[in-house]
Amino acid sequence: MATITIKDVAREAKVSVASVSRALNGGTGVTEETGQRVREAAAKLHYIPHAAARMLITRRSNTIGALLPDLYGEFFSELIRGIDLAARARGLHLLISSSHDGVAEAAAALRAMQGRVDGMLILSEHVDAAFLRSNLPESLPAVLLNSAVKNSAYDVLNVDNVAGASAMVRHLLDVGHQRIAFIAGPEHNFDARQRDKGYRAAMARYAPKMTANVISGDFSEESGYRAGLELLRQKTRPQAVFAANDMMAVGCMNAFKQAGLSVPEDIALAGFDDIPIARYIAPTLTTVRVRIVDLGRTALERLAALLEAPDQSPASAQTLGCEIVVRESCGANVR
Amino acid sequence: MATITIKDVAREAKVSVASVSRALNGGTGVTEETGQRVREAAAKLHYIPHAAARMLITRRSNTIGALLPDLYGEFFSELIRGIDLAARARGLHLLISSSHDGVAEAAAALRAMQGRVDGMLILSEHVDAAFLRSNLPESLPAVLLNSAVKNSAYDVLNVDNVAGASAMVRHLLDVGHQRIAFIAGPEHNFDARQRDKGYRAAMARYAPKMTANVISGDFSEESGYRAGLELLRQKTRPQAVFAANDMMAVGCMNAFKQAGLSVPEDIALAGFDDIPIARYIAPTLTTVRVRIVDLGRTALERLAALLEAPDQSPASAQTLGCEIVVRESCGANVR
DNA sequence: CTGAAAGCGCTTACAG
DNA sequence: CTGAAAGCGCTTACAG
Repeated sequence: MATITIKDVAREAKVSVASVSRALNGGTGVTEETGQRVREAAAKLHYIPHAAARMLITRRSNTIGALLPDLYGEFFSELIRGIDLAARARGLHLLISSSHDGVAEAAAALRAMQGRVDGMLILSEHVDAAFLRSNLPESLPAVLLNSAVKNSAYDVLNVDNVAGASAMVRHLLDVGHQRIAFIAGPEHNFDARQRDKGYRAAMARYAPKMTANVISGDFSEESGYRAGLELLRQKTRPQAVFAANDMMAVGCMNAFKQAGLSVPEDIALAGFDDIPIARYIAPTLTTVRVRIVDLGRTALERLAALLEAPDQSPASAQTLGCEIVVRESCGANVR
Repeated sequence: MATITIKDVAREAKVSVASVSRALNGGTGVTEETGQRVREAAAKLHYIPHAAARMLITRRSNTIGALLPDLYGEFFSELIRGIDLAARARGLHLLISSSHDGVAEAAAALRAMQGRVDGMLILSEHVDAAFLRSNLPESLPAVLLNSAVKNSAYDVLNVDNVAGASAMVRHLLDVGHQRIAFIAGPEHNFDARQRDKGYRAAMARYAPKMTANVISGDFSEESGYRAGLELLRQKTRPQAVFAANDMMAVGCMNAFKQAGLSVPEDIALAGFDDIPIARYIAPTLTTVRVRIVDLGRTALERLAALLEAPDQSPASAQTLGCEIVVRESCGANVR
């Protein structure tokens, strides 16, 4: 069967294509009877408007693009789910590009989306102000996620890593641990830096007599393991270890177990992210949870607002809270 | 700045729009010198062809749509990654719609994509032959993933759940377990049914004296826990339990532990999927791994082939193997 | 309310 | 090789 166009519907309903268009888009400007006839004809012919033609004339694709890095499972799927749910609720389509591992690839992906989307959601460590200036036309609304870019023309939506890390430090102090060490994430990673900052700030404020004790890591389980061994070699062993993400906490836990230490009896341990594994390792891991679905949803809604009223509000920076999840690894329950 | 169109480039390069089009699309049909001038003009103006206009005239969107259900984290992200990697390699865009929890929603999502995509990748339990007939035009190439639909006009790509389950049964028998129970998944789930089938077939073939021992579950951890309790109440306790997915195996393991049993010393346990948790629970879980990235990649490549040569080959059904991952929970290493 | 017509930006026979 | 022109399917002022 050949494609059904608006002309076919017009012929079937015995009206002009203009009336078909009006009847099908909101139904205003046509009599009830005409609208009825058009809708029947369209249904009968299984008419589906050609998206490209409409896009060409309206300059609207009703599609938003999401530029995502190569993310680990849980975060990735939750984020997409949040974005997708909100997009569907608004009748927006979702064009996705993920898994680039270089600035060049990210740039290519971003450019390839131009002209196909009404706005962009961008989460990528390769993205900075300069990158955006040369790869994103000013006319294209965009919301940056977990981005260090600030004071820019773009809206930014970040997770409150500082507050989350700070809250965890306070919790560890509350439980009675004073010497709290921190296993940091990759230096170039924005989340990692913020968590580091939160740890240091909280220590300075709530445990002023203690000095910060930071071991470097790279978010991998392996680096957590190594950090664990390093911590055990320190003259004065810390009472608690706070890892900048859960995977490092898992690695660190293995190092402690191998050394014959019990968690949390001999040493407490906490992570960040609340990945599923956190609930299943023994002991279960106390950590900081990020509401990822909300992150995606909020980002899309912010972008949708931008699409509705392009220049209404100046670029804003929004921050999403996170919450502490208390489990067994910190000893909060055993005292 | 107003949008740059092909006219602007033509003016800048002092040629006709036809020549610009030819120069930019493959460069054939123009002299080297003209091509050069056009490319320079396009670069200077930062010209990006309007996707919709091109789509309208070429009838090609270079976009493929993926209809996905609400999938759990790891599977979802791996699948998208596989699809995305293969799509990018071919210059195809990816339009995604996920998280529908009803036939109506899935149908709406499928229809909404029409006219925006050149082909569809479909993974959804709501999809059967009738659904496709009424929601997918025959002219739109599609590849079905993990689908029970057969003998249809559509290409199907399935995971070899039967072989995977069968291989696991053989492994359990090899290790020395004879009385092997099976915790089944949801009845309406295709994967679940295939795994059940594989278990029964392997038992009949390799342990003909044993009778199949199937407890129902629904893929949730909770149902695995309940199944575990039920198994412990049987007069003759099984020597090994094979759960149709890892989450149920985890739940079952908890039931055994609470009952004071040791895995694998008192009873062996195996799962299916190889989710990350399988590596981190204690004891680590023996399971069947599905190469999900390959599933996504293969599906996209099959679809891409369909796009290249629409009616070359008749609809095919392809099956992707899976592999056994031996860990601690089955006692294979302790003997 | 209704229809004829212009035009969105591009590609592709068709002449030259 | 090059350009003028038609046309993809739709929406939207503009008349009536």
